[in-house]
Amino acid sequence: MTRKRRNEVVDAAARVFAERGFHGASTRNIAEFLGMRQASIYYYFGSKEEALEEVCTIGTAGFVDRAEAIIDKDIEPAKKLCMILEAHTLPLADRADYTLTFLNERKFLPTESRRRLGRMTRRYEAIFEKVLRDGVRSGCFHSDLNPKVTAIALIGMLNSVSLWHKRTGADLKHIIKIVTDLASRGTAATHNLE
Amino acid sequence: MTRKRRNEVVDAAARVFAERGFHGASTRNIAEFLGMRQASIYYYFGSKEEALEEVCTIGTAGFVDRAEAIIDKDIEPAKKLCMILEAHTLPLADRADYTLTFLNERKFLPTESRRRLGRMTRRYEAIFEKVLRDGVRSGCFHSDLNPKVTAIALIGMLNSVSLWHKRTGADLKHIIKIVTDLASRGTAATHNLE
Amino acid sequence: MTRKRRNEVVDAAARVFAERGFHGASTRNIAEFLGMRQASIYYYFGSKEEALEEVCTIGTAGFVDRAEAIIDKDIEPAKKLCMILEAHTLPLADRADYTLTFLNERKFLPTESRRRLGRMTRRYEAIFEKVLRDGVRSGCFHSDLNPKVTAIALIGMLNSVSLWHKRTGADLKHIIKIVTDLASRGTAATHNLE
Amino acid sequence: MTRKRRNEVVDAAARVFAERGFHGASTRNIAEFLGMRQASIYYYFGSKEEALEEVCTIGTAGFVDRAEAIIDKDIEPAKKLCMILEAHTLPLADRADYTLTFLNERKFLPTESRRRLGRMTRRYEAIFEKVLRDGVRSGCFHSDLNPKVTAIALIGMLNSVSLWHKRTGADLKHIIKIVTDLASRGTAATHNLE
DNA sequence: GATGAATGAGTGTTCATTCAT
DNA sequence: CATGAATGAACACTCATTCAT
Repeated sequence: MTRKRRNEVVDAAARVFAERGFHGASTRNIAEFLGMRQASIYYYFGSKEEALEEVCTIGTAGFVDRAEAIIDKDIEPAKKLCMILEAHTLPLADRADYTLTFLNERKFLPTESRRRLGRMTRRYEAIFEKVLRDGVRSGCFHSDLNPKVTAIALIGMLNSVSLWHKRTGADLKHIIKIVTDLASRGTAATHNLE
Repeated sequence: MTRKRRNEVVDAAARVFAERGFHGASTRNIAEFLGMRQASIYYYFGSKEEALEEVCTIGTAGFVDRAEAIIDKDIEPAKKLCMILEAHTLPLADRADYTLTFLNERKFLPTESRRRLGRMTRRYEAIFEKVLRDGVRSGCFHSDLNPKVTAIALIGMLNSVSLWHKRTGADLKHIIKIVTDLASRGTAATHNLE
Repeated sequence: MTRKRRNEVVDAAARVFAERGFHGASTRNIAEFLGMRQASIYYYFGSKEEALEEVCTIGTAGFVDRAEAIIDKDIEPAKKLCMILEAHTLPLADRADYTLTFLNERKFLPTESRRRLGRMTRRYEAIFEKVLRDGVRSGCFHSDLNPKVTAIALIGMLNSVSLWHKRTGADLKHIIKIVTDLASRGTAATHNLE
Repeated sequence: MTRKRRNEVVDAAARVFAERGFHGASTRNIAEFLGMRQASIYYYFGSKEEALEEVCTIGTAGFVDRAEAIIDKDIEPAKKLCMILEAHTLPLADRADYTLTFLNERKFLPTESRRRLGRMTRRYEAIFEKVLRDGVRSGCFHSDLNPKVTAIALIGMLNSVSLWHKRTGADLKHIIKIVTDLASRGTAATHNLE
């Protein structure tokens, strides 16, 4: 089984799962998308669930690593936050089917892999929180800011505009700028803005 | 058919759709939740799809009306925005199953009602945009702010923290405050903050 | 679900399992036998395996009880043996589909019920052994006779002639007589035969 | 295709058929047993059914020939019977997978080969009957003995103890002795036992 | 000799739905 | 109001088999 063909099959699964949801998607849908017969996709996957696992895993790949690489840098928190926000939107744009599937369908994963991805999600959120906390401490973020809730709020905001971008085809660079500006001003300590 | 019993059935449908998704939920699941047999829910609904329609309709009810009532008031845009944001989170908290179903499952609605709800959604977003635009014009919002994208961003942020609140049980009032502060500072014109 | 209809379905399952084996029989075969559609038999059974369990359980019902009732009687072992042999063949004749299915397909039962029926089988064999042992001790059975192996041999012999009887339609009373005579002489102590 | 490799494949088929039944066994099971891929066994066999045919044929091989060689000898019927009984159990012990498959799965053979093996079975039973009939006529077997039914009974008894021996690992020589004694006394004319 | 890739037919099972009661 | 009984359509998945390599 060539790596290339395999990837095509995973891709098709991601696409169909993203479009119709895990339970709304049939293996037949995936096969048809590939010009195969239904039975044939079982040459590449042991089960539909296994396909979901793989799609979700790919859908989360890199997020944590890239975010960690950024917080390890020796730059000020406000700048870090912008970089992390930007880094977050990239896969949402070019691997949208994977990340969308992860976001909406992960709840249908078998217990074990759902837990694994849950832990990863929490690690990711913790990185956001850390940047925010550091910024509050160093005085460059507003002192009232709640790191936990703000992290959730920012991630949710990014996901939602990224998905909207995918639907509408708006210029990604542009909207990243808009949203990071919004976030920067929202988190900034007042006196920094003068 | 008593109104009360009927409402219980809709409630059960909302709950089960929210938890398992439209296609992951079976009429049997709904019936079991009510202590009924599968066939019995057809006394209340013509079809599963019809149930989804009703749940989604309820899930969106009031959003537009309440938002419109707020923009009609004679108060400054910054205050209006806060009120709209706050109003948005209430049904997400106490009708979570309905709004969640609307947000995630509306794509499985039959064409017509999907379009109807789509129009309503766009009207709703337009209200957000209007407040933002008014605020930019009147100088109380930052002049670079893009009303369209910002509207999407704010709504996405609110949905995501509301859902997170539902999962974690955090104090709603508190997180509304945090998020509206974030949004206020993010949208505010710099000089207003001095 | 009426008891009667349910029994008809179990009967059909027994018949089809006996004829084609568990894995050679499809739920469609069972349904067709009943003039139903395939999906309908799932109203009566949760799964094909569950049907096998029920058929096998019925297939073994009564054997142990009847054999125990006989060994508790106050009669001599040689007579007891004849009665037990006779009792053994009756269900094999009039519930042939059930006992046949038990004999040939029990290995496909889920672990737990396979174990349960295995224990029952061993209890049954133990009854045969006890009669034989008592007879050896009281002198009416040949002293060289090995109770364990003889029990297995007799049961195997009975099963095989009963099944043959089913296939050929020979007179059951007659062949029971022949086989019990064979067994009686085979087990008897020499001097009893004079 | 070397004779040796081919035999290994037949052996694997026999083993898997014996263990899981013809319909419960997949070509994949057979291949895995050999450390091959599923497609590869088609180099040795045209079809799964063909494999069953070969296994069943081997499973019956020699029975008739050996039994015929024994009845042609010039010895008394009682002795002949013992020899035939003994001869019967040997392949059941050392070719158990083949004979087991023949006994339980022959009903799934295509019509023609099923008939062929059916004829062979009947010839085999006829040999048993002949020995019994000769023994009755010559006075060394009990006059009431029914050759047909007795033949079936003895063969069934032998099969069942042989299979039991295979399961339990009991000493074969020993149980052959026990069973032939049982059969000898069971068939013997009374006065021979004095 | 053996295998990777594919497939048509079929499997057990679930599902939304119907309808007489 | 509610249900028991049934069904057609679909589902995920397995299987025996093929064939180019």
